[in-house]
Amino acid sequence: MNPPKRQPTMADVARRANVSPMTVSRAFKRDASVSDATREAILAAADDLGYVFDSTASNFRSQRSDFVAVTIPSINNANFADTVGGLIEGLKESGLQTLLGYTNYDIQEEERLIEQLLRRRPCAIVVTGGKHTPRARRLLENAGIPVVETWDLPAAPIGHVVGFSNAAAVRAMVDHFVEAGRRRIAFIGGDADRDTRGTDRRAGFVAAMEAHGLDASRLIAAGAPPISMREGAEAMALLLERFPDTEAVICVSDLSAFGALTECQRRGVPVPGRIAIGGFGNYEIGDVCVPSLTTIDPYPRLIGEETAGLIRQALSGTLTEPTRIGISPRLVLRESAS
Amino acid sequence: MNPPKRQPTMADVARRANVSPMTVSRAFKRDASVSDATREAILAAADDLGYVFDSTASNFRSQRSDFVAVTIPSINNANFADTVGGLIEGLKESGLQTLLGYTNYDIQEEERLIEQLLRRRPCAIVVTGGKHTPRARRLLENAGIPVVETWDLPAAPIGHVVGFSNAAAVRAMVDHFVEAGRRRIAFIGGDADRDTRGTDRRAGFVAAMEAHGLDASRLIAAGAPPISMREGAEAMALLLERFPDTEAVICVSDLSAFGALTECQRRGVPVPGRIAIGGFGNYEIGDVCVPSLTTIDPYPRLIGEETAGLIRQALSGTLTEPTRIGISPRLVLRESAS
DNA sequence: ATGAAAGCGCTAACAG
DNA sequence: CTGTTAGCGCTTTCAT
Repeated sequence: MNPPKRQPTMADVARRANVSPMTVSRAFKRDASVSDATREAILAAADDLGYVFDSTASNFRSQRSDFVAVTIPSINNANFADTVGGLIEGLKESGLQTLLGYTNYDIQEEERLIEQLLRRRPCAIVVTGGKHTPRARRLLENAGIPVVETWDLPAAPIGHVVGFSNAAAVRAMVDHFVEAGRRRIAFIGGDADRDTRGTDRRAGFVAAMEAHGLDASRLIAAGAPPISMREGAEAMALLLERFPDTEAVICVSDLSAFGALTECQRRGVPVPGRIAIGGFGNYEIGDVCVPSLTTIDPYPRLIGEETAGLIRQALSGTLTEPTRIGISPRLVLRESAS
Repeated sequence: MNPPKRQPTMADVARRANVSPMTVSRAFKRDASVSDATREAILAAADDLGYVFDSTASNFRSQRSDFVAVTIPSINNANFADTVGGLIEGLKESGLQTLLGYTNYDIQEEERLIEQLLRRRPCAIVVTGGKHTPRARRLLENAGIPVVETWDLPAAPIGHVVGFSNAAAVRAMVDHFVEAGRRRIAFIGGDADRDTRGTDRRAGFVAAMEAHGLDASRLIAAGAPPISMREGAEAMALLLERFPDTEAVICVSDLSAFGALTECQRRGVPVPGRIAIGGFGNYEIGDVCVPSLTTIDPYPRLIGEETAGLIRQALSGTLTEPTRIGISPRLVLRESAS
């Protein structure tokens, strides 16, 4: 079969089943009015021919699609993966698929990606974060479809929002350390422009420290996201040299926190005896490692589930006003900062 | 603007720029013959109107698409993420986008996903693994597009293959342990039907042990994938109770290996002093944790890059025969099994 | 419960 | 370099 044989169409199926293409179309829908006998004959004919429904043509003609576009910073991050998981599950019930794209933590790349995704005419779009290029913002505003920003609480949202305050979450951890009697507290990460959620967390750290009248200058750079465990370890090495009397450190994520912990282990620095460590994200590693990591759980899966709910409502017309759903992160106390 | 205003089309742009729609179409292509002045005027007009190119209509009319469909077991796995990263980068050069779907390690789910993806008429499809349902196989065979199976070396490939032998990779680690004088060796994981790569690894373990004339019955279940660190820890607890004299253990992945390591730490079992631990995947955690983990690097990013190369060749017509690219995993020796 | 005709927005093919 | 015509495979709309 050297000539790459044309894929069968509905017309082919219709001929084989002795019905009109329109009946085939109806047979492939859920609640269309086709007799059971006819439907079965049609599906059998389709199977014989190896027919595969053409969503491209369907979406094109009906001028509406059956998938939601999603941008996430990275495909290799348990937190975002949980959000996407909740989103996929929540949309599946409504027969909606999810089309993923990743921005590599770069809003320029995000702009390109958003345009690429909108070209495919999704029925809704979900973006991670509330900071975008002006053009990306314009594209989203004019897309004529529901838009949801997640993992943040932007001051001027484009459409709907499902997120939390990164700064407030970190403040809760600072408060905890201070109540536990620790005063010389440092922060690792949040130094890169690209890391919008990281910079928010660091800003929250600085504000909380100043509210307590404490020195907020123990800031250690960890580089651009995704911040690796290795970078967390390097940052901890730097911290121990620059500020050896530090009593506690908050890391921008559990991954860097784990790296920092391993550096203490290599140097024989007791955790939490001499220094307490806090992370962010409630990744599995923080629960399993020895000592386990105090962290903040932002309920990433819930973000995805709430987003799915918002989209279902928006598409069904139930939701008319832009809606903002705030998630309350939870402080998870474990051995590294007991 | 209560009436959800229709998105502008090429015709609108054409009117505004005083050209024909065809010229607008050409202006949006790369190397089409349009004078620079005309092109600029058209792009300006498009920008004014907030026009976004409609890929659906374009793909539909030209009967060819500009995206590659990819199925991976999980979106939260550094190994598959690396493969996808290499693939995306490699395809971007050719102007191809990547459409991801995830199977949750389930070939039934994979079948559904493959059909959904093929409905969108991708120009090529990449699947993870070489084991599929009969219907999924048929769908792929009849899709009329390049198919690449990855992360495995199936005996009867559907099309192209980029992968490695999971069994052979584990054999290398068994050989290493035996040469180092360890004989009572156990394996954690690979017990779930769904875990095709895991069962291959366990089969490789059993075969290698028997080739050395050693007892291959120290097999500990770790559950269905994705196997968590926690499950690795639980499996290690079980192993230490059932076979307390075990000298070495190979885990189905670095994540379970890390979990196993933490269980030893909690129990005060010296690693590698009393028991050596080996993992699989060369995840970052194995390099950072204390002690660091001996593992196998299957070069996941390379798998993605080679796959992208194969697809580019196949689409350009350079590649006519089904091709098989074998990757050679590397044994990475570290502290946990020195 | 089923069918006939029209057309979604773009581009192939051909013309100039 | 630019324009004209036709049609991709499906679903909307109207009819029976």
